Amino acid sequence: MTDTTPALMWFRDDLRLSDNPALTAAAQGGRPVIALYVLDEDSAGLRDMGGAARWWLAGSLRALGAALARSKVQLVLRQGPAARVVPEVARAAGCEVVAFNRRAGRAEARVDDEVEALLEKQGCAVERHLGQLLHQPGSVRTQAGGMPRTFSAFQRSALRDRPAPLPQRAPSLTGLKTRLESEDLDSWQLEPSKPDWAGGLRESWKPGEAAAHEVMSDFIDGGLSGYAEGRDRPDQIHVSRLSPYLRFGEISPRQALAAVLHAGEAGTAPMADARKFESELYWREFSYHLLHAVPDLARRNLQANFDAFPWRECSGDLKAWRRGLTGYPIVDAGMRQLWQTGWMHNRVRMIVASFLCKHLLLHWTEGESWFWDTLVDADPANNPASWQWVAGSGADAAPYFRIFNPVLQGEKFDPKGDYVRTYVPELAHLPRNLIHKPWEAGGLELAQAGVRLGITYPRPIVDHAAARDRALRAFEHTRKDTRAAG
DNA sequence: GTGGTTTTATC
DNA sequence: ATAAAACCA
Repeated sequence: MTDTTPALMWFRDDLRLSDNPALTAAAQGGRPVIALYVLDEDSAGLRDMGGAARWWLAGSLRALGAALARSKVQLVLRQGPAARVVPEVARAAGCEVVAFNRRAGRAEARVDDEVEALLEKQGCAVERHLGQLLHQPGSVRTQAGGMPRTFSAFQRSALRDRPAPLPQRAPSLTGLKTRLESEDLDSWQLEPSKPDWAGGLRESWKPGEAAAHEVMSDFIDGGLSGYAEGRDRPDQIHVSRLSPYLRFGEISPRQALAAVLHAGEAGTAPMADARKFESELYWREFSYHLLHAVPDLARRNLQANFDAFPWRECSGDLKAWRRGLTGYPIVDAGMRQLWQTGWMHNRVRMIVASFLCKHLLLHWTEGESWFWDTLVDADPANNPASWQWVAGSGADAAPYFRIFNPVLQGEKFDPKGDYVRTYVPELAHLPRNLIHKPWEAGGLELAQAGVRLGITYPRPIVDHAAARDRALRAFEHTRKDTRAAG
């Protein structure tokens, strides 16, 4: 006997068919499935997606729609507040069950509660699953029962009851005979048209579940060996590039972890590298743990003593940072990689973030907002948590005196200057001993490289030593303020 | 004195 | 993480 009453699968940040607990639950017993995605820009408190993430979402929904269509399942696209749309579609399809995977944000949870209440009123059961994280946010506790405050305490606690990394296969799906009303993806205008700035994104990325698994295989066959060290090198290939796929759930953390650990156990890659990757996945878990505890993570300093920090306001400096025109090659290369490809290597993210917060003394929220708008992997938990970590206001933040020297960082992690040459082509002909500090080049060397400082490439907008002193003084100032206030 | 390495201070 | 100070050959 198969159940012929259809179930509704409400897709959100889990745009995949495999290892999707809510989808598996919806398809249980062979009952027909209706798939729904709601573009909700109306419900209170939800953060509107940034431009690059919207571009990604369009490609991802197209891929998901095509994959579902192969199983004759319709992906219904609807725009509007979820509390109106979801019950409406459930009623139109005659569903008695609605399944979805939980979201971590408080506003999102509020929307989900409202949807659930309305669905139950119309006789529809709701099933919530854990699909986007290894651990349910809020569930990881220290042995004493408290909330772990630092990453290492969090990871230690979480690994005490390590979830079995056994990803599920995609369920076999059956569709409905009848078609439901659906909107045209193009009418949502998720992709830019005038101007079309997405050329670099199209060249760099292929959204969708199938592509996620290709990227993961490439990583395991290529960059995973040597990941622990190589992940800090923007000139090398030792990073997974899975972040946007994880952000939109085109691959689950459980799938990524299982694949990498399997490679470690099979001897394809050193286990130490696999463990390092696991640890990076746990940074993501920790960010969601923080978001769960502090819903306004993107606005509020986790360390209250940062509320008095004397941030500067300078639209010129902010603009130079955004455009990659600070005069520090490694910073500018990173900011241009971001602008061109919608992504930045993690080591370089830390360098540019440190530069914004410490050298320029601009508020970390300015950087967080820019990343939110320009990253294809812009993540509601990772992005603010990582910015706070760099700024020093975070839970288990980098100590304030950790001020990156952009020259030393460049020389250490991009020793030949290949990364700079790729994204700052006007410096491409400088020799490697000068590429991270063109202002130290002599007139002849500059002329030979075709660089005219201040014309073809800017001089540094701040002097490193002076900026470092200023940042240390600013921190001291806040410390005194806090004491006086306390 | 020099050049390189190690130690310490920054909170 | 960095930079200055201390150390050493």
